[in-house]
Amino acid sequence: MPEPSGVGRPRDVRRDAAIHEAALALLTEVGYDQLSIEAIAARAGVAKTTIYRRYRDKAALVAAAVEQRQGSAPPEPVAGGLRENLLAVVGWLAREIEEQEIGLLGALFAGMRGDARLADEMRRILRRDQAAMTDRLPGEELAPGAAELFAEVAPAVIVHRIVFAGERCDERFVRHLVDDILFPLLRKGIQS
Amino acid sequence: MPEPSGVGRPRDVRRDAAIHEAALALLTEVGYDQLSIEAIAARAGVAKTTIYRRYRDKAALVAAAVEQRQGSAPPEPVAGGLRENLLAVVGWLAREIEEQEIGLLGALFAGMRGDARLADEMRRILRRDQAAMTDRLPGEELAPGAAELFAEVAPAVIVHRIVFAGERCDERFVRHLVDDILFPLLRKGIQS
DNA sequence: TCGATACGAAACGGTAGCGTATCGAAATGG
DNA sequence: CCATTTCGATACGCTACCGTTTCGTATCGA
Repeated sequence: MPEPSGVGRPRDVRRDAAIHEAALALLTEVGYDQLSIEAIAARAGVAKTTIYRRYRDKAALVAAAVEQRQGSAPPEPVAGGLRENLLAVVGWLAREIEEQEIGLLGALFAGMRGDARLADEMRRILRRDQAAMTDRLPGEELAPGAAELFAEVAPAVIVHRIVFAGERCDERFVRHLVDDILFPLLRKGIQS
Repeated sequence: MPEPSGVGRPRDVRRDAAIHEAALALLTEVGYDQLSIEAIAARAGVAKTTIYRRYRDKAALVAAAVEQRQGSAPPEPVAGGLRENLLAVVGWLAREIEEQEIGLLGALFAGMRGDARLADEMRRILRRDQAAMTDRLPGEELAPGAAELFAEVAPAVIVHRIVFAGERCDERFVRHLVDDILFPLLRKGIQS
């Protein structure tokens, strides 16, 4: 892929944005396999050549699009104890996964199977997002290793519910996840 | 669609089996989207006509194949306490998911997106398998509602690890899942 | 002004799978 | 024997998308 050399007409950054946006939108709609370069070009209002000038193939395009994208930031620590912060973070996480990432993750989940590069890229990004998340938990009331435990359990249960159970993550579920699972698990002073 | 009427040459059940087998094998190998009727026919050593006579389309075929298939049975309750039984069941579950179902689930996870019928069918089957699992836990040492909690947490964490973390479920992980998560969560006498 | 590059539009040949149709042979039950 | 159905083999037209090429225009730096 020839990088832009600086000489000649420069690339239009708005087209980069349009391509990324279209790619992510279609990715969540139809999935990775059904995703076609032609559809992305059409949705972005861009010629196919403009895409092939930037990316070698679909995997490279998707990786770049997901790379660039940023979700909303996790909530700041609130006043109150561990439970209140857990409710805030889990609520945010559930909403985040449900609204945006689930189609994305589902699509990538499938797409990863055939493309090891894409798989590694996705896992790198997921880890990055998780790291930003576990910072939001107050350390005082936490059992040792609780942050890792949270990152291991909370997304898992949320994703599992949405995908395999096919149910939504309403307020009731968030409270259930916090009160029945996370809080007793992460609270300091729990003896094995 | 036309059911065999009884008159004329009967259908060969070995071909049904061959079709199911080929479908499941290819499903785990290439995924739902990449799965093609032609490839299934080739792998099964069967003409396309033979498949289209039985199933209207890909979704119907896959649903039937997954329906028929049975994994190994969960282990019988062993002597010893809750922890030993948890180790046995979780070890079996991890192996089951890792060996067979992960490719299957991944493929279906993606395929479900486009086909609501298939999605419902899959969830029905998953629930059936989970029900057979939670029977294997001894009721005496369990907190109330622990069986549902187990079904909610254990598969979620296992799947999440395999898919999103990209790591295997070795003996060490099974112990971690039981000792650090499930056992403290399910044990009777845990006070919120 | 000029060279180089980016862009849109369109066309291209190629691949892959779809679902259907046709044909002859084989297997049933009446 | 015979109607009926299954099965393999093969061909068919169709659609979608691939990745590339061409051409005319637009937009930059020098």
